[in-house]
Amino acid sequence: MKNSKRPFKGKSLLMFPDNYTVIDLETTGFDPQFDEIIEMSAIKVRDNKIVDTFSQLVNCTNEINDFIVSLTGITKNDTNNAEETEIVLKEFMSFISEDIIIGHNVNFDINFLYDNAIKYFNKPIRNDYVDTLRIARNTITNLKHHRLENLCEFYNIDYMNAHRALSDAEITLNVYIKLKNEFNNFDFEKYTSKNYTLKAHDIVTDKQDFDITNPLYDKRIVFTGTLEKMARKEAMQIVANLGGINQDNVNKETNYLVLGNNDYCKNIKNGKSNKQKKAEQLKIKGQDIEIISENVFYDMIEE
DNA sequence: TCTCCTCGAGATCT
DNA sequence: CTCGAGGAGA
Repeated sequence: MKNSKRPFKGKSLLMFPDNYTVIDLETTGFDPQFDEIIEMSAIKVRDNKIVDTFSQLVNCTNEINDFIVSLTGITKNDTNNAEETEIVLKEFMSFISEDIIIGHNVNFDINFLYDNAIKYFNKPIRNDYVDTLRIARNTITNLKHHRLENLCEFYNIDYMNAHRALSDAEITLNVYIKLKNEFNNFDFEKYTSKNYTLKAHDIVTDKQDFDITNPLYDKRIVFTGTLEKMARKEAMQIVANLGGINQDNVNKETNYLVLGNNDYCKNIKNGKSNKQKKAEQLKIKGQDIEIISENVFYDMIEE
């Protein structure tokens, strides 16, 4: 059960809206179950222009540990004069209203808000949201890390005043604007895992003259299971470079089925995948098809 | 060919 | 949480 903990949570959107509210929270730690919110900030945007901001400290009940104090600069003393969580949260939720929420790793913030909203008002946060972390990972693929700090470096955005809620909301807004300008027409659908799976057709080679004595040359190859020594994609590339022809499934043309490891797969009964069963049937009928182990495959490509 | 499911690996937030 | 790999079944 995926959303059993927060059944009414909104959807994570891969798009660039013009109207939204950017949020950021400071908390006493990572865990919504044990930690408290100590600061809530938000920036409301309409037609790409800032129209309102929100920023309040929260009077928390427990102590704030040294790490958080040095990270945020917020001490227990600072929060003592602030309003209680319930009061600030109510204003905060009213400020956000029905807006699309934007944040960096915004699941973190929304989970805190969600659980506190349930606790105090017995009412979930249902807003859909845009996560700049997820957007960045999908679009800027050549970047190793996509922390807020890394993106600021990438886009030349000032990160000096980070780790206070309003500053981080501003920084996140600036990152969002950069992403929006650069990737407004990015086709997320195409690259989402639901719609895109590795297809034999996508493996191409620029090689021209093949070694026709290689056992894989002009043969049709299918893989099943996970290979130990390389990704299936790499193996398929090698096949293509040797003049072999990759296939997604076993059919009456197939010459080799390479068996990887399928231990992990709970669906498989008596150790054989559907591809293997099909290959065995075809072999009985006299088809020129060999079922080979991963190691035999490696021997074949050594030549 | 298409849709749905499971699993493991990696990051990120304070 | 998100993604990619992979299989099952229609």
